[in-house]
Amino acid sequence: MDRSKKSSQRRRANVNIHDVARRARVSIATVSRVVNRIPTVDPELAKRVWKAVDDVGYVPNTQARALVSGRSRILGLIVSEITNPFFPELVQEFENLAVAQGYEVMIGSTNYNTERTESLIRRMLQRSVDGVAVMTFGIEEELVHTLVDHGFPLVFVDAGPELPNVRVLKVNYGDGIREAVQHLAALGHRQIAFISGPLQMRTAAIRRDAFRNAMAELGLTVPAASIVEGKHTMESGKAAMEQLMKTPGPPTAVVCSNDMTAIGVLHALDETTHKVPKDISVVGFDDIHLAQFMLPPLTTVQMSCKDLATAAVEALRAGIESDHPRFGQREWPIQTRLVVRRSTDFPRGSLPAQSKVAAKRAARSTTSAK
Amino acid sequence: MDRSKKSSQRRRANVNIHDVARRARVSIATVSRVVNRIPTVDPELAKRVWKAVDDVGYVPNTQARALVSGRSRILGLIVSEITNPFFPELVQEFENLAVAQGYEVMIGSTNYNTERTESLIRRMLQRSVDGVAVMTFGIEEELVHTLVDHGFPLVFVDAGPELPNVRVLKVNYGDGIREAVQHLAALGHRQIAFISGPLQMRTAAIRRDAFRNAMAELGLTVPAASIVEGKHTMESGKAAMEQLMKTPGPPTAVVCSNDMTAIGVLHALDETTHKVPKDISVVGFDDIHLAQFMLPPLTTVQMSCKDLATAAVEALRAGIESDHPRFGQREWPIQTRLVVRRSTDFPRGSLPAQSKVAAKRAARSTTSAK
DNA sequence: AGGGACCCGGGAAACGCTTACCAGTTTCTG
DNA sequence: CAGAAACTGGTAAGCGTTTCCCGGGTCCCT
Repeated sequence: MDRSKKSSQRRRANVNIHDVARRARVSIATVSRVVNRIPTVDPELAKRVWKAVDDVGYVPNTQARALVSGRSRILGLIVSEITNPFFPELVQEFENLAVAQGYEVMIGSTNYNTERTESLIRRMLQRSVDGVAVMTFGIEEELVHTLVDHGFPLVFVDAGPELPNVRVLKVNYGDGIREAVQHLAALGHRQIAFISGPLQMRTAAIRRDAFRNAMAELGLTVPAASIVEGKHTMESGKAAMEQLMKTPGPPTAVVCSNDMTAIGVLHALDETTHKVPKDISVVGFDDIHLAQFMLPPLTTVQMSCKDLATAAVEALRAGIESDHPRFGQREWPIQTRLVVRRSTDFPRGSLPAQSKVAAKRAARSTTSAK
Repeated sequence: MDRSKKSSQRRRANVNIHDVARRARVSIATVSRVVNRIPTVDPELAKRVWKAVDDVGYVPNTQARALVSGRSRILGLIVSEITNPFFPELVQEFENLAVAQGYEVMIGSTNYNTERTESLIRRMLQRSVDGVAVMTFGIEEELVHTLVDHGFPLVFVDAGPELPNVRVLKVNYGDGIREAVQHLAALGHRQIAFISGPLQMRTAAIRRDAFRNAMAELGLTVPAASIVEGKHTMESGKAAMEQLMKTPGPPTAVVCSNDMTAIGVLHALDETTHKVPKDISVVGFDDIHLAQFMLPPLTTVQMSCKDLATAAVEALRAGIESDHPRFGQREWPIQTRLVVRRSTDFPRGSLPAQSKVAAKRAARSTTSAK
């Protein structure tokens, strides 16, 4: 009956709440209260308990905790593909924040595969995550439904179903893209093309529209041939650029819907005599790590992973912890901004030499280089 | 007392083992046995239970399972930094394999930060992972000790302490690097330099030695000035290359200890009049994703993430499941091989034109392009 | 001084599962 | 044909927490 003498079978838990209770001469209920910082405990007593905790080296058993409380303190994070350079940065930030708040994170990538996604959701359900952030930027209708049905807190990017437990990160694509277009215009570009992502992807359509609007604001026209649909991959970016070069009156600058596309453009141009940025300026979107390693380093619109992660974790917490200050908030705004590097410059022969410095200063003034 | 009528308070578990037991008209013990595939159950009965499981949509509660069995079915995976392009690929493979074997994976990055690493280990302990793979390629002595002390199965890369629960993935750097050197030699290079990683990092020293050996095998000399120590970063690669270009009788080819270093070399060369591969050939190591996106795409020694992940998961399983076929195996071999892309070519003016095709064929025959 | 409101801390009941142990039924074995 | 061995499947004892409920003590108000 003496439970203290049973620690030999199996590699069982070291010390448990009973050991602490015995040492501090209180009940296990009190220990639990102290450890969970429930304020109804006398401070002196609490101190005694904390000492006992320290003395015996007590670490609460997460499994038991989760079993009884129904909360696992695990946050699910679903991304498209972890090998896409954009996501590890997001994952990193998300994890840092979650951990700082006492959560663990369970990561999974869909790889654009329905079956895989379903299994992923099943796994998250099984581990009873407290909430899930779906940061795929994609359209995964069936995924949404499975998750929504289970009723736990959810966070989407750009758009999500109108449900009480669903929060949405609203990325303001307009600002960053407007900055990019203004930057190019200030440098003297007039023929600016756009390579979009796959248009059935909501995000891709939104980015393209933001480009159209920014151009319209400056009174620049966008011929239909200047907008090409890509697939957000390097290969598709390359193909799209090759197509653009065949159009009559080819563009002097290209804005891309993401950085991988821009990298594809760089590759396409590398196979011709055109030089970046002397002959053609290129702007990406996302500001993935890789962007600064390209030759030349890529000017790109930054969508801060940190902001995205911060908002995601906060929104999730707001959905989980009913006493969270922003409990009812449904939309969470995210900013974007231009980062000027070396893939943009004046269009060849556009300006008399002496005004270049001034123009460049104007072009840069919209933002600061990283 | 009727436990079936208590499902309203809190968002509690949907269906539990009792529901299944009632439906199949057996005891919960039998359900548990069936679900865990314990073979002492009559097949007919088992079928009935499975049907009941299906009917009521039963999903075992992982927390409860872990609590009682002491096994969480979670594998820890520690990497240096998730944002380093090498690791996401590893993580992906690792996860796929772990999941296929019924494990979940808990990822963490050290970011070369001791404090962070300690907290990471504490978290893993708290979630009581069943084993940990430490894939940092680094030297984290104190980390090793903390983990080892806790006695659970461990996997290291290259080297680890001599303990019963520790397994080591032995990467055969020699083969890949020898292929690289032979490839360059076949193209006609004689002055081949090497940029190593930080030499206190065991892996870095091993790679450098592999290079020395390969050169010696071909009877090529390696002057001391031809081996420069870098830090496995782009910046350090750039600096190292700048240093190499100042040496008398500069190299016509450079082998790097990792791909980021090679990318730095490319950047350094981009700021000069030297062209890659026409003037200088560059070889990387790791074959990160990014390597193929460079301009020009990087010839590199591939260390297959898939192999690494496979071995890690298997070794871990061998340490956890005492009936695993390779239970006692301590060392797990990993191969490396050259992937020829476009950053290597003949040294300028080395050969009469007509023999180039033959030489190229010879150079490529050591391996196949990706 | 009596009594209600309040504060603290303890006992004990879950949480959902695995598994040791045991009892009942068959099937061997001598 | 009796008794042992082999199977099956049920009962119940935990695993380590959280939390409901309650009792005893304090305090303040009438």
